[in-house]
Amino acid sequence: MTTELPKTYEPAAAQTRWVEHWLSQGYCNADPTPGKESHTIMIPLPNVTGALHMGHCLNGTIQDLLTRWRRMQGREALWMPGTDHAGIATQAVVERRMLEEEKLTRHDIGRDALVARIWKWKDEYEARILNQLKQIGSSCDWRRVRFTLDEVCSKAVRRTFFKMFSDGLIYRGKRLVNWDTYLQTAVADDEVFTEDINGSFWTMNYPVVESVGVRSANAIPFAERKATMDDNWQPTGTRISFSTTRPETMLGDTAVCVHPTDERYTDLIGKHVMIPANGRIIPIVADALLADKTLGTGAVKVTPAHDPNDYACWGRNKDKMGEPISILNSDGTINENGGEYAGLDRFEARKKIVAKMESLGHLEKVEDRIIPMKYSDRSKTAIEPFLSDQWFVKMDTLAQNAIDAVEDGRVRFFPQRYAKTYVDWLAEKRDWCISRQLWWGHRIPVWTATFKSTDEVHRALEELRHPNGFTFAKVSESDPLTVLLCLDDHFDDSDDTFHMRLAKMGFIQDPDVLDTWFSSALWPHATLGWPDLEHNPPMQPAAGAASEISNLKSQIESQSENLKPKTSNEVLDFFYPGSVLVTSRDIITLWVARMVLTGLYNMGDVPFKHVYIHPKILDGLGQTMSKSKGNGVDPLELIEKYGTDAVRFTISSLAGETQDVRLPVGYECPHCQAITPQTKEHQEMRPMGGATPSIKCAKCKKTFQFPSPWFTPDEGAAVARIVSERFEYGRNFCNKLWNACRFAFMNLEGYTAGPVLESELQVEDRWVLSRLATTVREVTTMLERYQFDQATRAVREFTWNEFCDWYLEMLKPRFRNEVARPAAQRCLVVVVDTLLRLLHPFAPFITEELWHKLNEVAPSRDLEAVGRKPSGDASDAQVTNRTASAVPLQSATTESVMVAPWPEMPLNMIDAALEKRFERLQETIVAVRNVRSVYGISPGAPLKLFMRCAPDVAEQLKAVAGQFDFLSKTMLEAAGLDVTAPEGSVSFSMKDADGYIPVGDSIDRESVVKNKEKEAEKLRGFIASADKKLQNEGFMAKAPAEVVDGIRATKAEQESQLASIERIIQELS
RNA sequence: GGACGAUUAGCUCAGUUGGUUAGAGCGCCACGUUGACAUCGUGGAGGUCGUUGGUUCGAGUCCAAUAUCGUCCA
Repeated sequence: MTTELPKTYEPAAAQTRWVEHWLSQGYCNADPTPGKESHTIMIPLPNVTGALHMGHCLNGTIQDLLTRWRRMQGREALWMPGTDHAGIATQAVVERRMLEEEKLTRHDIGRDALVARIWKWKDEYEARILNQLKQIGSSCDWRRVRFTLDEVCSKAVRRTFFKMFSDGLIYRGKRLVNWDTYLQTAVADDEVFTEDINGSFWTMNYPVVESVGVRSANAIPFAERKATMDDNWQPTGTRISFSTTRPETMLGDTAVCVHPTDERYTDLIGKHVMIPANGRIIPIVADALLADKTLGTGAVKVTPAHDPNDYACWGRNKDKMGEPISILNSDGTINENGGEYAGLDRFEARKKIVAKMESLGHLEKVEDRIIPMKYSDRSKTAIEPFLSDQWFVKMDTLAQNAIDAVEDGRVRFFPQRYAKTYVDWLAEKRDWCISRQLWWGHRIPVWTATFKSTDEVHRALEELRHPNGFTFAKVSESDPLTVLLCLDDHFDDSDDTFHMRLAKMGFIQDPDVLDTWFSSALWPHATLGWPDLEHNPPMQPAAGAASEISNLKSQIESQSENLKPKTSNEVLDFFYPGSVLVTSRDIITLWVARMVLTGLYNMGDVPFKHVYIHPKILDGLGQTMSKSKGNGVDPLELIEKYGTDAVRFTISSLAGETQDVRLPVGYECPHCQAITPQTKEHQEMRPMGGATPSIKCAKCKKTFQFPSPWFTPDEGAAVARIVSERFEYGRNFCNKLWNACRFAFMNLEGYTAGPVLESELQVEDRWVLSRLATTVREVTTMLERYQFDQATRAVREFTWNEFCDWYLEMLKPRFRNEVARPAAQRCLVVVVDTLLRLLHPFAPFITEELWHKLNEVAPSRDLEAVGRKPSGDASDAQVTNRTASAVPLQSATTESVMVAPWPEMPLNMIDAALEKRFERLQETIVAVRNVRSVYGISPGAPLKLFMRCAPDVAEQLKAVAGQFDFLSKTMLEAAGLDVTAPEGSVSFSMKDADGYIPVGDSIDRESVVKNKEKEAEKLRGFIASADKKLQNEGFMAKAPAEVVDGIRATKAEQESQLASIERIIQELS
């Protein structure tokens, strides 16, 4: 039977075919299986905000590689898919779009309507993301898809909050946050970017005042001061100057601060000034951290409610200045603390205050200045530092437990150095601010009511004592009349009766939602159904199934699964804790640390044993790829261009221990597909009021436009896509593999399974099996160490440089020989079988395609009598029949390579001595080819080869004489000690042999001598350096014997090689 | 400011505990399409391993300083 493959591999068709096939066969599914070892990977949940990018592609490729590999090793391998609701990011995107398209804000449509819109967005993007994951070949268990806001995850969030609240780990407090006045929410530090703007720098002064009353100011508590002493403060005539970029904040000043050793002000410390804009009296304090003598006037105003540094200063000097004064409403207008400025926008207020200060004579000067201004990444509006009520988790014990887990090795980082990032961050034990002023997310399950008396509080607490203990109520620490009530996940939020009762008692639910990281911190156990310890988590009946039939099938399966009476959550028991988390280093603190912390808190065990931190993909200039830089490469476009396997193979070849990987990108000409490398200039090109920038293709001379953050290409214009030529690495490899298998299949006509006799086993068969066994071991070891680059390199080198370049070449003559063919076919089949299995996790589609062809051509392929030839001196000609040492070679004929066993080869198949002999053969052939190339002898011209060497070497060379003829069109005429250079021959020398090739008079003697001289010079250099070492007393005394011996041996080889070269030179000249 | 990392061929990167002549892919040069593959084959050129000092018999590898770049944290 012959199955001729097409000349090139067509990725697109194979990809569609096999994705559907795998899904319909349920190969990606994982279920609790007693007696089997589990392997669990939880996907780092992508945001539903947008499509997947290169980072996701890298991340997913590695997880799939690991999952497929472990599955083949016989583990019950679960790769849990899912997505993250990504609070602010998603809400902001939806809000922005709504504003652009309909001119509506969230306040126009209300909370429920906004949330409904975001759900719609989520549905769309979740489907898109999951589809993209499937496109890269991800073998996730699609029945188990989770979403952080779905019912299962919500219960986990609710229970965790409740537990922490009851345990006193959650509290409410004030915090200075980055406030987005447009979205009206706090945004995290990493959601803020800084840009330099042209601003003003005002220098103003406050008059120093003193009390003319009997009592001294310091003796009076601050709270009373303003009320009782206003009229008694009189200016002393001294003024204290300071500079500011935000004059309006003076409405909230609580002090003026100077350096304690600043001689200009030492006598003023402890005195007071008046804020002329509102007449308030504030103290002058000393603080070495805030004030800098060398900057400006040396004095600064302190506005703790609106500046992080000032807030820190307030923290150090609380006793001297009283509470921070917030002057802003959440929308950025001035609040009632601003007095006459209340209601004005902060920028409007700024103008008025500057004007007032000027009119009162307190404005000294205004300068233009570049000011670093913070903007919200979400709304692109200016950030205001803002003091607000937030919920916090106490990190003390939780963080310590998470540190311990890494320090005692329950969680291990790969590469190990990242453990430091994790431990250092947790060691700060800064409390975790978990509230966000958003509408999209898990609503904080706390209801608050304030009562008139402590009696009422007690009555309320009594009434709230729920029979089932699903609530926890406590009196607020800061206010004895306020009751905080937390409801856990047993509560049905749609239970109106209870909610009405709460409302009647005056309870109002906190409007905020939880930080997204709060729910993603629970991901490893929430997705497995925690806190339900009695039932397996529900599955998505239809998700991921490709056809209607399989839809139905999995629907029935999952229903019956769910209906089975359960007393325990087997899924959680079996798959927790996970095996490895694969992620990037920038979320070690945000996510990894928090997963460990909550895993320990809820489950009493770590969420995963290993954390593999993979590199980050940068562009050719070393910048992170992003849409906003215009240097992003779209994984789906790459897949379209190069094929999924090519992309995966290239990516895994990049994933090692280093931090980053550069991927130079270029614009693909839409006319001729030539690629123009992207430069900094391209990235920065802007229309500047003129035509849309374009690039002229160097090849076809036509121009094209390109994607850029600065402009949109013209309607209908030819637009280049951004690609990276690096992926040709993977594409070329796939092509090579494809054609090697194509060749193999073409030559398997008439193949029958059966034993191979020792005598039929050729040196190249033993060699390739030995090399394959070595490669299998190496790849397995490298995967265990998460060194994907090395694993990829090993498998590529074997495939290309050994299997294709040598083994397949050497099989060619045997295929033409009726007698030799069957054994050659059987050996080849075993190698291809093993190789496809070895490559499957790296390149799932092409290997599956080839596997099915192999199943057609060679449905049965066990190789039973392959014996390892005893290593040692026996020459290849004297093959002893040693059936006792025969080793059966496991091969596999499973329906899909995905479920075939991971290759394992007997250790004694590795034969170092044989490999060494084979290397000599390779060297000889390379040397002959070199002679051909250097002397300009055409590849087809037959040559004669004479080898001068020791008798054993001669025997070995004679045994493979046929290969000289075949691989280098050369007849081995003679080999042995008595061989001399024939008339008119060129020669080469190897470590233990010299070769002569008669070429007549056609050679250019002069250039040959020149060439040989160069070789000799190099050898002399090596010998000299060896001599230097051997004459060095220190070296001889201290270096280990084997190193010294090694140098001696090499030197001897080099000397003999040099001698023969010198002889050759002499003969020629 | 602190932590971590990078600096090796024109480009992108390997280089295991220090030890014989520092490697690969792409690109470059020359030659080559007789049935696996031009997304290919054969051969070749190309590197004072960022700089300076130190430890050592011996340093791309260890230590210190320095320069440049990157990431994270404050």
